[in-house]
Amino acid sequence: MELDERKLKILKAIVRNYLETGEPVGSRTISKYTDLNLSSATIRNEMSDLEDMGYILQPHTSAGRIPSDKGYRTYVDDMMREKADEISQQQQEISDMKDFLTEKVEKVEELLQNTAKLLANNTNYATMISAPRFAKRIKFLQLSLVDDMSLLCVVVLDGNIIKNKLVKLSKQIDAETVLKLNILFNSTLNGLTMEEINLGIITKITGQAGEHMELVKRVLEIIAEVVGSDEDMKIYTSGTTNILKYPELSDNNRASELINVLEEKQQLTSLITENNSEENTGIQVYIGDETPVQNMKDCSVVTMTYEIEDGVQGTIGIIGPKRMDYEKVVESLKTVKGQLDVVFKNNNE
Amino acid sequence: MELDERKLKILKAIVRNYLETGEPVGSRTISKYTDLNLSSATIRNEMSDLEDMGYILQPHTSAGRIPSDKGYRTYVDDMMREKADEISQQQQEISDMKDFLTEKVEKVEELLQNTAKLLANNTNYATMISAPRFAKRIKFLQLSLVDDMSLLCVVVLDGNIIKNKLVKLSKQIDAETVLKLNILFNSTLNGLTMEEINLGIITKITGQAGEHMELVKRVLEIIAEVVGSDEDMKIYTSGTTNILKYPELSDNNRASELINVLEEKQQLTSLITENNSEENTGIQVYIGDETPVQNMKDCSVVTMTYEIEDGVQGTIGIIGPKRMDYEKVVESLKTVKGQLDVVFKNNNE
DNA sequence: ATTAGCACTCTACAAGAGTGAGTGCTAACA
DNA sequence: TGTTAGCACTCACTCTTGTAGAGTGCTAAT
Repeated sequence: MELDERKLKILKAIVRNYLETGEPVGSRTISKYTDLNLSSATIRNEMSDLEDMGYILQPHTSAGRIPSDKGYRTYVDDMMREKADEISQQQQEISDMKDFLTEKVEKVEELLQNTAKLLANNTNYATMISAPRFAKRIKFLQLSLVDDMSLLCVVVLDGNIIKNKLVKLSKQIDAETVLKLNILFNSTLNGLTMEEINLGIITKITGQAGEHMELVKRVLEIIAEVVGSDEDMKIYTSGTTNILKYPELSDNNRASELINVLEEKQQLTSLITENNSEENTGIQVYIGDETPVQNMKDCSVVTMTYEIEDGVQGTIGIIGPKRMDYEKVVESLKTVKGQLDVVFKNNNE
Repeated sequence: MELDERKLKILKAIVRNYLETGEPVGSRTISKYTDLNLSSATIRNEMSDLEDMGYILQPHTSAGRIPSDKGYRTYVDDMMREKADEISQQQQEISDMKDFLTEKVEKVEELLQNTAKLLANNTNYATMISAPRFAKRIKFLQLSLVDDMSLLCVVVLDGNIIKNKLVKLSKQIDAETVLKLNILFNSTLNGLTMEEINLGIITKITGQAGEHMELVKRVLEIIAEVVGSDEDMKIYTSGTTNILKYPELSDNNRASELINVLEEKQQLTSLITENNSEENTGIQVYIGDETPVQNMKDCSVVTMTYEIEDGVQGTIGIIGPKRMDYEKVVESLKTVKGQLDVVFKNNNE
């Protein structure tokens, strides 16, 4: 059996109706709803076929049909193909996002948090956004003496990410030494990524350190620690309680598990790292079992990567019920992506 | 009518029983439960009195009684008085907290987050913890040239809180100027709090700035912004989904509102700032309507301030149903407070 | 002052009946 | 051969009814 034109139309009608109502949809509904003039009986036959083919399923005998994961998938794929480069009218609906986003962007963190919140309010789903992952190339390094026994170590990375740490000294050093160390570090390390700091460079530095070898080693450790820390792998979530708005998710204690996942943020990293969408849009839709996160088997997740410069990218994700409004979600994500690009590029100019 | 010994005993029995079961408690239960040997009929009479006096109430006719806010209040006050300085056996139950907390404390943020998580797991309530509010005295200040057109401004505050911001320059300056500015700023500003930087000091600095007055003004603004930002008013929450474990809170959509409040963290500040417990313990119990947060009228909140040095303090809070296990919560808070003190003092030594 | 007994109230739970939405099948139809 | 109308059947949902149980308030006896 094959998924011909008419079957596809019926399937789409079923999915669309179910997205709206959340109720199983029956043959009579479709018979009236669609433009193809067919009686409910004919629809019933087709639906029976669609069920055999695995696109829809019945919660119980004598109930309407709901889309299966496979059904959602074909719907989404089809929808994505159609809308590929079309500029939606919904763009306008969320274009006020622009004003909101571009206004006083001082802290990236704040911006991301606001974005997550805005998206959540706009879509009524839970949202997450990961801070951009920078290449971690050292741009500048500064050691300074805060008081007799503490050395402040500040590292500026590409993308103007600033990290710092205070080091307690075991023995006193003077200002002149600090100056020399600053020159030493900057002349050898600037422009390098963490991976490029190999044994050769390390021995070169420690060789020139003279009596302060211990301290130099210590500072190198600090740099590694500070730069390597996954603090910038930070994830912001918002609208987690939107989950509770959808009965099929708020049941039992699955809802609490879901919210927990969003709160812990730990498992969400898999959504970021696993983004292997080949398409140019950077959008990926996970439906039900497709999601890499365990407790989201009853959800759909739409992720999109935004990119600031080459290699500097982050991920936005929307988590909702399987019957989420895919079209709106995708449009919203695209708009936000555009705005983020604008903001960040202005900021980096 | 007066709350005599016997009435108090009965009230306590009612509260205690209700804390355990969450069900309205009837006269017969009390008659068997307590040591005072009274028939259920007598208890009924007393309960009727207690209801008139406003300590307990009936959800509906022919149901048992549940404590009113006033009833909880007397119970808590009484309990607090008794347990004032007693070392509880529960101390031991959560003493493993110590190992957990003291182990690798590199980031204060992480420590606080872990503490919140630990407390939430331990008590099965939602928890919040605010980062300590430091005095904001400037300890050290460092300007450095990252590249031709960007100046890095790092401020170290008392308590070794480090803030930074990158400034885009409008015109190029040389290394020597930066050095001079560093000396200027450090010699005038170090040791001052934000409040102490008055007009006199500002004019003094700008006067000495010469041709770089614009830049100096800019840096002063940055300092004010960076130091004044309430980023350190950060609040960490955990176990918000524990709310859903208590039917009286997970009803309707109040639960979602509650979780929202905890997620937004905005309104929680009132719990921190309003802490005016006169007692030495620093513990404050808000029952129902007493809480300053709107959406927590159906909850009880227990807060405690921890202090690291003079004036450097933060707040821990536990949010649960009115029928929370007050004794356990108070004990847990005390233990955590102790541990935090130990950790922070070791860290600051 | 305390208690035993009784009538009354209200909730929670279960069983049963009715309703409606929806299906599957069969036979008629173009 | 594809489409449609009609009919019997299924199942969830809702409303009603009955019942058991817990608890109270009141009264009379101790």
